[in-house]
Amino acid sequence: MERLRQRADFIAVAGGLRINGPAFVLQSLRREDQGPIRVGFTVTKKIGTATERNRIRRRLRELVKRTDRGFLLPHSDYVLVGRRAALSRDFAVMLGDLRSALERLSRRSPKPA
RNA sequence: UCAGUCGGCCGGACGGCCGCUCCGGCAAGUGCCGAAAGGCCGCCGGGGAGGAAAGUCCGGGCUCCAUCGACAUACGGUGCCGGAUAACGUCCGGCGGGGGCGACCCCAGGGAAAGUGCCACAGAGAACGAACCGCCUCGCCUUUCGGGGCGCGGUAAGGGUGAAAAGGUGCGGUAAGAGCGCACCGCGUCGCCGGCAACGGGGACGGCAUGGUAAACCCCACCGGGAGCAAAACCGAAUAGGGACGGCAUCGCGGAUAGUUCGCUCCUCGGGGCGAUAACUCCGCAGGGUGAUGUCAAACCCGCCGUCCGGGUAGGUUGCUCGAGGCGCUGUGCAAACAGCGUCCCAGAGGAAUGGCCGUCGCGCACCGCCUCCGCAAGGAAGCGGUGCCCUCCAGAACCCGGCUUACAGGCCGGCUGAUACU
Repeated sequence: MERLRQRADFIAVAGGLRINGPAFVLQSLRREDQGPIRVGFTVTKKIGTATERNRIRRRLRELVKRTDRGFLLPHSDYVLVGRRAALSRDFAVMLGDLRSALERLSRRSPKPA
């Protein structure tokens, strides 16, 4: 699993499917290549100060790390957009949020050809 | 002990599990991603946010802008004196003014007798020095003989207005008054003494002439070229712009040279010699362009269209952390600081690492119980134990230093001042 870094990739994923949650918004896009799963994080400036944005990004990163790789589709890009609730929401509850969001996403996404 | 003031420091600790990033070492396949540049993948060891990393307000280093110059103008900044410093609007030590019983704190602290402007309201009057009321002499009229009215003058003592009223206080003086005279204070001028200086002390003279405002214009002195690591250098896709070739167009003037081309000639067939030739080379002059502006100096640059090669964007790499560096000791200095010696290497990300989850402890707060003391009581204080909450403030390096400013739960240490108590 790799980290998403290029601006162009983020813009591409923003055009894909999206699931809203209380602590984050999950965006996803299936790429037409054989590359690895890539995950990116977005926390905009209006969310809070630099310290708060750092904490949100770290907690979101930890969520992805703790989630079973089987929930993620191969050759896909994911972007987690942080919300302010991610600062204080119970970690175990957020873990459940991410899992159910990924399940909903895999039901909605078209089956690979 | 309480109240205050100044300075310095800390701003959770330990452990478990799972990670991130950089450096060093070892290992590594001809592995994976990418067109390329380049990046990624294993194991071991080590490093990994702050007191403000913040605001981006000053000062530098560094980089580029034309080699960054000179003079002037404009603009901006600074503004008591001396010192520290790479530099500063910073710091230290003084001076002056103001506040506080005091320790101590505060000050945008040059020039208002160069000029211009402004000074609302109130008030007679707010500046080429002012008579509203009042006070006083004199003249005239009047009188109930106390005085009253009118007029020419004198007057800044009193009233009133104001933030501010033309030096202040006192005595003398006078018709009433007045620096009119005198004393003290203030102000000004000129010597003297102390101090590097800001300034302080004291003397003589002047008889008051100079209202305030320069965070109003302005004057004076000093300082400042601009942009910034998204600087900049290197490597490099796609699409628009430069060199070679071909064509078209134009010759600013003068000069030099001959790689090129042409002619003649020699020859060992590689080439050589002589002459000519510049719309392509070089130089000078002229023109135009290139800093905020002007002048000067110096430098650089100078048509259009088709085919082959070099620069720039996306991207990548470097810049990127050893530095006006930290700590300790010694010396100099009142101090800021400087010097010498020793010692240490201490974050380097780039959609942005330095963390996530949990436990124990600690701190703080609340409640309950026990016990001691004070109190008639309600209750209060200290200690011990338990439970719960909060499990920590402001805040996240973005090229690097020196400052300033602003934000900050809680806590520790030291100096000094005042009050109270005790010895």
